[in-house]
Amino acid sequence: MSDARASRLAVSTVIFALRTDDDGLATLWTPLVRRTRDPHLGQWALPGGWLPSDEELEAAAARTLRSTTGLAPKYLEQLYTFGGVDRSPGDRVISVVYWALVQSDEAERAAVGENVQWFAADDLPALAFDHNAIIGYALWRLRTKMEYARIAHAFLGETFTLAQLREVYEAVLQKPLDPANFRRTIESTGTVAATGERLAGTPHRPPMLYRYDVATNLTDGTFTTRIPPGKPDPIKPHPRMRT
Amino acid sequence: MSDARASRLAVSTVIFALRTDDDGLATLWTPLVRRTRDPHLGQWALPGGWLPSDEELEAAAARTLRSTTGLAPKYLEQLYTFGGVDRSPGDRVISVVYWALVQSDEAERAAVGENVQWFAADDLPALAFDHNAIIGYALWRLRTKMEYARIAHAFLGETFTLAQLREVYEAVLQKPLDPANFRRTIESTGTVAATGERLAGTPHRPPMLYRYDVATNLTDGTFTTRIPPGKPDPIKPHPRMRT
DNA sequence: TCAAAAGTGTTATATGTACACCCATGG
DNA sequence: CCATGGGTGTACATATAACACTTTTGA
Repeated sequence: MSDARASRLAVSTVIFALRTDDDGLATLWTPLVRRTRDPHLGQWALPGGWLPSDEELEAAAARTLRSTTGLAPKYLEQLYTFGGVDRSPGDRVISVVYWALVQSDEAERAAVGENVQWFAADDLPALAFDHNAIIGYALWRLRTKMEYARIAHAFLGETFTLAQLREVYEAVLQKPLDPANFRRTIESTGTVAATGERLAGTPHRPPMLYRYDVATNLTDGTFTTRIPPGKPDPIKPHPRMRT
Repeated sequence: MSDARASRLAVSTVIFALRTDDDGLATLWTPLVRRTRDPHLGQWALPGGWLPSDEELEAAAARTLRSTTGLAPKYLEQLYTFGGVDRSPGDRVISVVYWALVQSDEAERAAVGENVQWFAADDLPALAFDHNAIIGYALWRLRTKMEYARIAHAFLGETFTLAQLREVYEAVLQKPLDPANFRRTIESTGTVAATGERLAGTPHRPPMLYRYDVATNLTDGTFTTRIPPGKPDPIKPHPRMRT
């Protein structure tokens, strides 16, 4: 029976963190794992694996993230399901792909080794399977969503200055933002709250520290069902930011 | 070995068309099929089925749509993959769900029968599995995307008046739109082109007929990769429309 | 006391909204 | 010749962008 071909289900995760390079510019980085088996053996690929039948999709993505980087995701969302008939030799593979944001200072200390390495997300080598295209799509999604959703704080720690938050936007959107307008835009959304503390040790006027304010982060009630079952909505649109 | 549970892959499609009810208001309708097997036998459910290992995901969604309604989709996009461990008894089922728009006047003549029936999308009975939640999410997606993407013409035929196009927006967004501002907004996007023909037979001034202008429908080039591999981008954002 | 980032104020422009008004046709 | 939807003009409100300016700190 040569026409019997099995379909297998995999879960992979595109992980993003920010890393500040030598000249002080923050850019997007992503961890990849080296393939230790035959399709594309030795090439770099997205972290992931076969889906156990008793594990939730999102849990599998979070586990994958943890086992390759040692980190917990600060943001995790399903990206797309890739199922092209010829995307892998042998059995057909359908990959449910998630994308994740991790806290960047934690990512600096994250696991690396012979089989796990971080790459600049905008300048990747040739990867296994269709993974270059998948990461390209995840990048597009991150950049698009950053313009209307409140996800930037996922790259930062518990408290942060507005300059640090702006740096996240600038790194992801790849354009400078006016500090004055940025401040007003963010403050008007009510997503951040001043802690009362200031960040000391800067060479200049010490900036206020803010905290992501989850209390104000409610849905606007326009539609009842807006998010896939089982997934709370941590996101509220805010006005565009330009220049 | 009682802990061996298989995972199976299914593809389902949420199909939308507009139907004008007795008092002349257009509303969203969706076709459902009656279950003829045991999990939830006799209940209404989304059209779909198991994924053949040699068929593309999108092709399976289009085939499903065709076999239940006899129609071809004018718009088809992946919605989400639902894989909750307990969403179905027996083997675990992972469903890759698509959503589709079909031409509404064709849908009026579409197949119906003992096992296929159209329902008002906002007023559904209790469906099999998690299908109420899935359709609710698809509705949210349709309404959200209608505000920034050019998909409304998928409900209409080759040519249409601006009043017909506006009726689509009003039905989906559930709010009246100012005819004057709607006209300018649509014209400024360049997505429609006047055919030169006018629609005769109305009791009043005959309106111009327009055609969806695919030529101007290019991506804006901000990012290179914006859409999953194999899927061209028929969509360009346009300004919001209110009131 | 000075450089530089934090933070505030003000104005110009673009975009969205409301609505008055003219046009063209079938009845 | 009139009721009605098609189609145009215009003024007002709000959102966004640009940038001058004041404040506060460490060096």
